[in-house]
Amino acid sequence: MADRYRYDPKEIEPRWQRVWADERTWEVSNEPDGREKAYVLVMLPYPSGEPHIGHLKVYSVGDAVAHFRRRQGFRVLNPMGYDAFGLPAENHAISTGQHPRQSTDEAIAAFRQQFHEWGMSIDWSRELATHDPSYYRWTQWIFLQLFEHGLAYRKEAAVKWCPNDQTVLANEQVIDGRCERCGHEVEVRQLEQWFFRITDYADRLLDDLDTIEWPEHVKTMQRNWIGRSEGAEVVFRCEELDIDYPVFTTRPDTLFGATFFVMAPEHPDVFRLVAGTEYEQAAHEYVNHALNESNEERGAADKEKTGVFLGRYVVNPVNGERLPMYVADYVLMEYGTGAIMAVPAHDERDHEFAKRFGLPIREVVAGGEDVQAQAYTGEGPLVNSHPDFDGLPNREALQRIVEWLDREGKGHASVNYRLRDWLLSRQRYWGCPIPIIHCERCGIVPVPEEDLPVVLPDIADYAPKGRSPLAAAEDWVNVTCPSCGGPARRETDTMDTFVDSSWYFLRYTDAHNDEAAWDPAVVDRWMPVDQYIGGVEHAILHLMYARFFTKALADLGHLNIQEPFARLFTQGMITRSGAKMSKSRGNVISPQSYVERYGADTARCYILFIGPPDQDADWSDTGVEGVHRFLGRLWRMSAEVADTTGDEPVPEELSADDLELLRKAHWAIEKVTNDMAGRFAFNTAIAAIMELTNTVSKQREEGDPSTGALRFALATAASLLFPFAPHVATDAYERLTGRRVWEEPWPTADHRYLERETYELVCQVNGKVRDRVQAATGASREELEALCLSASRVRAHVDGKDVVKVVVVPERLVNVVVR
RNA sequence: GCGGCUGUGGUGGAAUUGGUAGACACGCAGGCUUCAGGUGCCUGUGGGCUUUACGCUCGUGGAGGUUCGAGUCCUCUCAGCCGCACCA
Repeated sequence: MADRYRYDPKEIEPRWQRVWADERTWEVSNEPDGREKAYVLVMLPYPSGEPHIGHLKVYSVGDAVAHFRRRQGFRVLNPMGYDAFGLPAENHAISTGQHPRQSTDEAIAAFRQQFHEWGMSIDWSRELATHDPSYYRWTQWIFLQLFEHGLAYRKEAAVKWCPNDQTVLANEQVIDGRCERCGHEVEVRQLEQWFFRITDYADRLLDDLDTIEWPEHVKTMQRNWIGRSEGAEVVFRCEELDIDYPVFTTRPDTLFGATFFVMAPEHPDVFRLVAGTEYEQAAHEYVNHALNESNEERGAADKEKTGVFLGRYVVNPVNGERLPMYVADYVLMEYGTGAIMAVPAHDERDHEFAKRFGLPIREVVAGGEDVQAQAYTGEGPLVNSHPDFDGLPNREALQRIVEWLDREGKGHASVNYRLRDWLLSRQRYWGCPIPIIHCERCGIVPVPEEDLPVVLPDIADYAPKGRSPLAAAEDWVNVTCPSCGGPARRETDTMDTFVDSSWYFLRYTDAHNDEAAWDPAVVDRWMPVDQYIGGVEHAILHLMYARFFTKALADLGHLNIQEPFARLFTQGMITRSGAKMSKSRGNVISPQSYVERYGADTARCYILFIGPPDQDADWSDTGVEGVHRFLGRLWRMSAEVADTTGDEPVPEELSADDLELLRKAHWAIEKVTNDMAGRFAFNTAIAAIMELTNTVSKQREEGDPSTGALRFALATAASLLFPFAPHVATDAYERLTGRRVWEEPWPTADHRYLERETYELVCQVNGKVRDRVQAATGASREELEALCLSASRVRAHVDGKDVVKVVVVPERLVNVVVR
C-alpha cells in the first residue's frame, strides 16, 4: 500500500504541537466567561537531569483529565512550574563548580522541551520556577506574614542534623534515623533554628481531612503523622526536691496501677535529681551512653529495656504512694513531657521494664489473664483502685478520675500530638533566603516588605561548613538595621524547599502579579484546586505543609479557603521487571527513547493503558508495540476512509451493519465518559476505544456499512481517544470531519442506540449457566421464566426433577432451582 | 505491634450496585501476504475429562460461612507491598 497511509507520528506530532503553540490554544484567561472553572494540577517537578518515566505517567494522567474537562465545557487551568531550589543542584555545584542556577536552568529547559514534545496541554503563560526572584520574593513575603503573626519563630532546640549534608532536617525528612536525601545517619544537635508553628493547626489539619476527597490511605498517613492522643496530664510531685513533674497519659484510668516513674535520658532534671548522691555516677554513665546511641539502635523495638534508678521518689497524686524514679531510654523527650508514670500491669513496655528490674505489677483493670506474666491492655472494670472507682468500666472510670484530678488541681484532661513544629531553616546555599536581619541592638528584625526580594547572592564556594555558605558573602551579610540604622547581619540560613512548594498553586492563578503574591479576587476564582495529581511520596510532607500554609494564609485574611486540594489522586509507580527503576539496578528506561521511537501518543497511551493509574505497573516493551499498532490502525483507517469517501452523513435508513457501528460507537461514548468521570479508569476507557476500532475494522472487511456510519464511528473513536493521544486523534478527526477535535464538545451517548429490542437472557439451573436465549426487552417475569424453562439445554437439566424455585432478574438472567 | 493496600490465565489486567469470570492487550500456536526477514491481516488460546458435544467438570492465594447465585458480602488464615512504630 502507498506510503501515504503509513502512520507517521514524527510528522503528525510536531505539526499539531506547532498549531497549539502558535495559537496558544491552552492558555486560559482569569476573566470569567460563563464557564465553570476546573483547576487541574499536577505536582510540579523537581528539575534535575531529564524527565523520567514517572513524569510521563503523572503528566499523562493530568493532561487526560484537563482535556476531558475542557471538552465537557469547563474553563480549565492546567499550569506548569519547577521546584527549582534544593540539595541535588547544590551538591552538583559542589562537585563540578557549576553554579546551581546554571544546572537547574538547563534541567528546566530539558523538562520544558519534553513537555512540549509530549504534547501536554499546558498554559505556558503561567510558567514559574521557585528559584526565580520574582517568585521567591513572595515566598519571603509569606514568611514575613507568618513571622509577624507569631507563626514563624526562632528557638534553640535539639534538632536532627545530617553530618554529610551539613544541615538540619525536618522531622519529616528523617527516615529510620537517616537523612532522607543522602541516607547518612542523623545526629542530634542543640541549635538555634527557624520553625513554623504548624502544631497550632494540628486539630484543624486533622478535622478538615473529613472535608476533602482524598484517598483513604493518604488521609490515614496524615492522621497517623499528626498522631492526636487524648488523655490527661497528671502531676507527680518529688517532695525531696519540691518539684512537680507533669506526665501525659492516655490511660488515667490506670493511675492506681502506677508502680514506678520514668524520665527520658534527655530530661533536663535527671542530673539535678542525682546531684551529689550515690546514684550520680551511674545515672551519668547511663545518660551518656543513651545519648551516644544512634536513633536506630535506641529505637529498635525488640531491644531489651534498660535504665537506672535515680534514688528519688515521686508521689502518686491519686493515692499518695511513693514511686521510685528511673531514667530509661524507652521514654522519649520529644513526646509528652519527657516523663511517664509506669503502669506495668497495663502497658507492655512498662511491664517489660518492671520484670527486668523486679518492680511490682498491680492489676487495676480486670479482664486479663495474669498480669504478672503479661500486660493487659484491654477494657474491663476497675479493681484495686479506690472504693469510688472500683467496679466501674474503665472507660467511665477514666472520665471520673480526670474530673477528680481537675477538682483537686492535680491534673486535667489533655491532648497530645506526635506532630512537631516545622523546622524550616537550612544551612545551605541553594534555597530561598530567609528575609531576616539580626541587629545587636534590636534583635531579630524582619526585612521591610519594600526591600523584598532578598536576592540570593552569588558565591564562590558552595561546600557546607556547618554554617550556611552564604555567611561567606560578607558584602551581602553586612547591612544596616532597618529599624535602628546600626550595623547588622543578614540571616544566612535558607528555607527548606518545601516552603517554596507550599504555595505555588496559588501563584499560578496570578503568576505575573508584581504588586502582590496574588490578587485575592483572582485566587478566589480558581481555588481550590479541583483535581490534584501526584505521587504518594508526598502524602505527608508536601501535602501537610501546603494545607498548613493555606489555613494560616486564610487566617491572615489572604485566602478564602481552608483546604487547597479538593480532590487528590495519587498515581502508582512504573516498575521495570517488577523492581523500582534506579540507576544502580540499571533498569531505568527513558521516556524520550520511546517518544522518539513510537511517538508521544503511543508512550502516553500505553502508560495509561497498562493498568489502573493509581497502582504500580510494570513497563513492557511488547505492550508498547501493541498500543502503537492500535493507534496506527485507527489513523490508517481514518485516513483511508477520509480519502476514499465523500462527506456523506449517517443515513436515515440504517442497515444492520450501520446499526452495529452506531451502537458500538454510542456504547464506547458511554463507557469512556463513565470511566473518566467516575474514576480514573483510563485503561478500560482505552480498551473500549480499541473495541470500537475493532468493530469498524471488522465491518470494513466483512460488512457493508454506509460511509456515513463508518465516518461517524471512526470520528467518535478519534474524539474519545483525544485526551490520551491528542496528536493522532486530532489528525484523524480533522481528516474525517474537517474540524478540530479540541473545539468539539465531549460527545454524549444517544441512549436510543444503547437500548436494544432483544437481549441475551442467561438461563441458569442451580446457579450454573446452561443456555442463553434471546428475550424481548421489557418482557414480564412470567414470560422470561417460560422462555428459560422452554430452552432445550435447560430442560435437559430440569426434566425429571422438582422445580423448587425460579429466580428472575429482568434484563439479565433466570435461575431455576431444582432438586 | 498498629494502620492501609494487593492477591484473578503463560503476562499486564477486565468484571461500577452480589447475577454469563477472564473484556482489552501482550505472549504463544497455526494460516494468508512476502524471495526472505520484518510489517500488515485472519484464526485459535484458563485447567481437566470424555461419548469432540460448543458437552461435562474444576477454576479468582487457602479454609469455612451467608445466598437461588460470591472474584464481589462475613469469619478465620496465608503471602507480598506501603506507611507509622519504645508516642506513654
